[in-house]
Amino acid sequence: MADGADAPAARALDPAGPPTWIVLGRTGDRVVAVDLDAHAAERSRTTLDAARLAEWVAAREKAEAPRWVWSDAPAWYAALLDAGVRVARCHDLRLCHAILRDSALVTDAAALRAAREWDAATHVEPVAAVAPALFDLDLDPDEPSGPPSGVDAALAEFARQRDAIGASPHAQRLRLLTAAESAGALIAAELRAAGLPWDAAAHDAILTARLGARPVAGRPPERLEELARQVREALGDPAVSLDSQPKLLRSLHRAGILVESTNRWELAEHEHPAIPPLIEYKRLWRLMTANGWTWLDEWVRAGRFRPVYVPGGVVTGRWASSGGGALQVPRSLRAAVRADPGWLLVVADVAQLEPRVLAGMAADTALADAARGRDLYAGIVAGGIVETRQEAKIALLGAMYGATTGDSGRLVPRLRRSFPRAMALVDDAALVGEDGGVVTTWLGRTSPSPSQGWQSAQAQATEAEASGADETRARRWARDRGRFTRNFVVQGTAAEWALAWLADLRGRLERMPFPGGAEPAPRSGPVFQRRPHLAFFLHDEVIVHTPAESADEVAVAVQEAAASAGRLLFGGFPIDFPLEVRIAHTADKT
DNA sequence: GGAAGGTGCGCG
DNA sequence: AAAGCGCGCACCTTCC
Repeated sequence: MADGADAPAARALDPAGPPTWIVLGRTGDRVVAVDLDAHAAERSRTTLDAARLAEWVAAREKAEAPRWVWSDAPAWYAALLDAGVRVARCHDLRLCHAILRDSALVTDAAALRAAREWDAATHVEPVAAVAPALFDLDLDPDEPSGPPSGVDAALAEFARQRDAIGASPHAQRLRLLTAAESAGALIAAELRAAGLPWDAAAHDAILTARLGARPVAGRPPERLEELARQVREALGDPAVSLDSQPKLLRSLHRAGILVESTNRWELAEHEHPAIPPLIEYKRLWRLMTANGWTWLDEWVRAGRFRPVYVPGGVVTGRWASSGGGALQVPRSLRAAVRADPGWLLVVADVAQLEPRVLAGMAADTALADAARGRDLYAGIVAGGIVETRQEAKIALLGAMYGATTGDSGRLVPRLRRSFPRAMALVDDAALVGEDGGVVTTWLGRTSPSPSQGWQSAQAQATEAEASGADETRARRWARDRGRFTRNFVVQGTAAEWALAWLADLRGRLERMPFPGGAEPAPRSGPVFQRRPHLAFFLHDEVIVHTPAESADEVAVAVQEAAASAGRLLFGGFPIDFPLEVRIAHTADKT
């Protein structure tokens, strides 16, 4: 990890922290704010009406940009954004608790583990305006969700976390990780508030072109009906349901198509007149059920798709999403992502993030050399390690996922000769996992311990009376877990890089001028929507929605943020993070 | 009639 | 062309 990282990143993630921390807590309709100095000593306490919180936060933010310490970003920040108030930094106690409780870099996590109330799921936001269907959730309004909301609980947990970090020999990494995770919590709330510009008419046009006109409720669209007819005719089975896997499978067998499943790849291996229309049927059925007119009605309001992002929702630290399938928007619908009039989208994705991160972690200069420039896979071909770009890609993915058979498994050994350090890192992670141990990302997120079931299966297999089946199962589970831990270190560190990238970019966008120069007067609603702002994030890709006049400047900022994230994690180690950046009206890949 | 599990497929 | 990580979601079937 780098020390003395460059200024913008340092501002965004600022491991040392600002001079003031303000811990917020709630009691009924009163909010208590406790000012702490840089040594966490209490300086003052303020009690105010919850209704006045946004105004008060705005004033403190403007005066000194403190780090706000709160239980759970969605429980605090959504309302601030609604009131037009944005903050630069926070410390999200719930998310940081989850990291520190399990981190192998924390020497003594007993106090954190004992504070079970902080293991709570996130506060559930009321989302009626966005997605009425979610309102069906069986929520008891008297049963508050989320972690403790009182100020004393927050102060106690904050003290536990500061102690845990301070006592760690890797305190700087943990400070960076908790700051990055907390920045992600802010960004997720802002992404939801801003929304992704979505052109419902363009979406409808795509659906109509592929499926036929929107049918009346309950009927399949024209094109789907026609394909189903063709499949049934070719199978000689006029009544078969194509949506029931067991029934379809039996019908395929009766027609002499001896597949074991109905998945597309297996079907494609067979020649039969029923196959092409069936594959097309499944493709369109998927489009309609996952992102059809129902989805459009439910999730797109006033030209914005507002997904619910879940920072830290994946064990590796990646974000998950809940509702709307935000992270699975099919490429075929990207043409519906469309900037507002006079605005543009800056769409940026990192080329081969995970192998680059691996090179950085392992300090593998040979892999870093191959990665120099735009295309890491081409670099591997140029090094004479494999013949084609496709082989390079399969081999590298196989190395990070733990492939043992097929083309991928065959090619992996070549990488082992050429990139011994990188391969040793993932191979070691796999061995630790097979053995029941835990592994840790670059900044300190640690994989979960194996389950009780896993441990007892391993123990049982070593006993004298263990059956062959016991041993086979134990071996299989051990290898499964090895592949998980092998991938964990890479996927998790890539997620950390992406958080650093996002946080840094957010800071750069915030410092850009409003169109026309003067900052608009405060008004209701998120004011940041009136200057360049993040609109979408997907593991290694961001979309910024920007006034057209700022698009070039944004494109530069996105690049600089990537370089800055690389330095923040890997210091002077020479690993590039090149981006593919497009400036366009739509997010469509052209 | 709802929960749980299986299947398949969209994304990285 | 296809076996190797992480997800969420829709639908169907099975079981209580």
